[in-house]
Amino acid sequence: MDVRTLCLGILSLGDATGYEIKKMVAEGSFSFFSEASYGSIYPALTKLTDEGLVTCRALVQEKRPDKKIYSLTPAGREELTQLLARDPGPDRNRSEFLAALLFAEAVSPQRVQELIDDRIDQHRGKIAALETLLDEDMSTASRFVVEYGIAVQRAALDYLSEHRNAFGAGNEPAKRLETSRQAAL
Amino acid sequence: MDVRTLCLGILSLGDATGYEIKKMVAEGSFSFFSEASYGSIYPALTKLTDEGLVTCRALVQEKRPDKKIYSLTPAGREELTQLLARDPGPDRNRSEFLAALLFAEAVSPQRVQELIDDRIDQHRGKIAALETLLDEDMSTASRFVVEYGIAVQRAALDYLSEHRNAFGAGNEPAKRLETSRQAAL
DNA sequence: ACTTAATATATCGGCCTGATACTATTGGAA
DNA sequence: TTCCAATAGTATCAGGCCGATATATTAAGT
Repeated sequence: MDVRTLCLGILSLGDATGYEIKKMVAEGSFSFFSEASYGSIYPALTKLTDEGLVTCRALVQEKRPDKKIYSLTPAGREELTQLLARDPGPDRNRSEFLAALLFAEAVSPQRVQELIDDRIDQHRGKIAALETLLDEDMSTASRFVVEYGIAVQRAALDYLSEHRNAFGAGNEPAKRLETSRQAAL
Repeated sequence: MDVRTLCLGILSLGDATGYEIKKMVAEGSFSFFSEASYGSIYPALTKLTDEGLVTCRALVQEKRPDKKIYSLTPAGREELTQLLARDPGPDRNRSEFLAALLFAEAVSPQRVQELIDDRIDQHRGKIAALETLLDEDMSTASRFVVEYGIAVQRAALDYLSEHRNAFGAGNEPAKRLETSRQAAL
């Protein structure tokens, strides 16, 4: 999902500033499945305004920098509906951690163990954060998404906990892989 | 993980062509946690060759386009070790599906139901594909990663199966969200 | 006969990340 | 009390990467 659509979607839930949108994708329930940087959010908001899909009203603040509060227009809501009518693309998971394990033939078992234990802690932290979100009163959809996130994080945590000793023995090197074998890697 | 490091890592497991690397990230056990397009793989391989981290030998084929088989050099292996010594960044999950659910206030419950059921089928397919990989003889690390992937996919599948009726009733709209409430979304 | 899939390399527009810049306030540690 | 880190805000830019596209041949399915 591109940032343009993401902004449209977030604004469909209520008015917000660029800064608030960034916070929501970084810490809110969006954080589990989405990301966006200022470098994409601000230009997207500007473009959306030019297209008439959102409106912007400036709010002058005395003790803080001025805010630009964006609101979805009817045309914007219509555009979002069109966008959401398409089938969503597949989920994408990226993990430097798993990659490091796969390429870790040269890495010591101690280091691998350490990596896994760190990751276990991170999953515990992430689950705790998601459960905190759950305490608050939220919509059906938000609850669904956060619980989904918790379920997935917990599965990863459990797998890691149960297999943290899997890298005890030595690993096998390889020289030139057969193509038929490569698919299995 | 950038494509440069990914190529270095894959080549550490055995020689390969750009086309084979693409297949591995698209269909192999890499597919669960990584992606890369030709538009990044080929330039990365060229740059890596210029840097002396990989070597390239051309293989003339009669019935097929010529292959360029890349091999890791000792310098490349050293570089990979350096790269892998850093702490891996956090996992990143992106899901247009979950985003669509969150923004789905305007979408009919029937459509939501359909979306969830489609997703359930996709997870079943993905799990089946990963289990097929598991049949083959593979390294400790590969097995670990694929089993990890299966565990996570299964958790998502189970959650979806158990909550596919969660979107029965109506959803609540919102107009202007308090900042304190936005974090909960 | 025709079309789709597979084998193989390569480029390019445009989107996106991560870093950086700028300014001002609040809260906690030293 | 003084100073630093975090918070609140908007904004730009280099460079990385995706998705589409081009090119060319062969195998297999309809």
